Amino acid sequence: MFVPRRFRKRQYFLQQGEVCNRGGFIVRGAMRQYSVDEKGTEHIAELMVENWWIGDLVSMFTGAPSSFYIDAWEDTDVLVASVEDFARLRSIPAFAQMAKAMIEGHTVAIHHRAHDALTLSAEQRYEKLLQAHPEFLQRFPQHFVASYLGVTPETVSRIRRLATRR
Amino acid sequence: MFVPRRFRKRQYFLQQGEVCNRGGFIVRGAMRQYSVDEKGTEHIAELMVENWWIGDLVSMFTGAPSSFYIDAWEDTDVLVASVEDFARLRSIPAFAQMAKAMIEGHTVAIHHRAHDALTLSAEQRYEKLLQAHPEFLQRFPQHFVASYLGVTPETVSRIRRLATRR
DNA sequence: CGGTCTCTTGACGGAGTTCAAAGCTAGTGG
DNA sequence: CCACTAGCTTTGAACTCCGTCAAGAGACCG
Repeated sequence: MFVPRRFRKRQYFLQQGEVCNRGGFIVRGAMRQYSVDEKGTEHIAELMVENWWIGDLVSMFTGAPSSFYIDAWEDTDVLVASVEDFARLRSIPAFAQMAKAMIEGHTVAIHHRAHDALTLSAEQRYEKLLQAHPEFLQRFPQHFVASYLGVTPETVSRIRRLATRR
Repeated sequence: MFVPRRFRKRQYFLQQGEVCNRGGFIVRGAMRQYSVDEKGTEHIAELMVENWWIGDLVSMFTGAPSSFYIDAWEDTDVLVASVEDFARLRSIPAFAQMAKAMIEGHTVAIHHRAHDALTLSAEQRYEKLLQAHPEFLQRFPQHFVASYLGVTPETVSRIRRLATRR
């Protein structure tokens, strides 16, 4: 039920306004999930690499059009399945268990993201990301990371300058 | 399996460091969920009133000690059940369906909370809260709302001054 | 009454943004 | 193979938003 698909750099997996009716698993590559506000500014919600699940859970759960784009930053191999097939596969206990773990892990992660955004400084968030996902800074341009942290590229540049001189 | 319990003002439903092994449904009253950082500052993660589910999903999912307190702000009536009983009740299809809707609704809400925290100004977050939950400002002190929004009480006071004079 | 809690207001400071300019790097086409 | 361009990063200066600190005014309650 999972179909291998290749997404070339900048190719969309999902576009804002579409209902997200499929999910995927990244085998190789790197992607990003982002929204665009009324001023045209991109806000990166998630950066994703190998072994990550992709898709907009909010759109899947509510059935509402997604407010996000998901596209490839590197050429990326993804295993894709429809939400209907996901539902069918849940009759397999091992798959149901894995799906449960995936959703729960996602929920835990987003809780931390919300809490960190509300309580930590830009520098603290940067340091935490450096601990958790140092590879992001190699694979994505710095202004993606800045947007992911909710700050400007200039701010990340200045944080790095201070951090390396210590 | 749900046991009615009365929580008096300031009484704890959950304390930081405990594993959260039960959930509850607020029948009447108002509660808050918050963490305390190393400096002793409280950070309110959630404000909850009638018809809200309470509990720390992160601790339930991971089995790790909770980083939150949950206590009553008003005298509150809660229907309480253990996580084991929740699991048993899921054999009832209608209950399983409701539980699923509850978790999904929670996931959607926390996504919006994270996105708003990273992309909106203090004033925009305040206005959004005013739209979504105007009753919070009646039932909770203003500095609770401030902490929930991730700002200081002084900032909420100034936002209100500007907003009312328009 | 006299505490304690809450909200407001002002002055000041700091973290982060905005705007502009310049340097750097990698991909692309002639 | 080189030159050129486009995207990325850095840096500086001015500015804005919000936090901190301090003081005072109400409101509530024993």
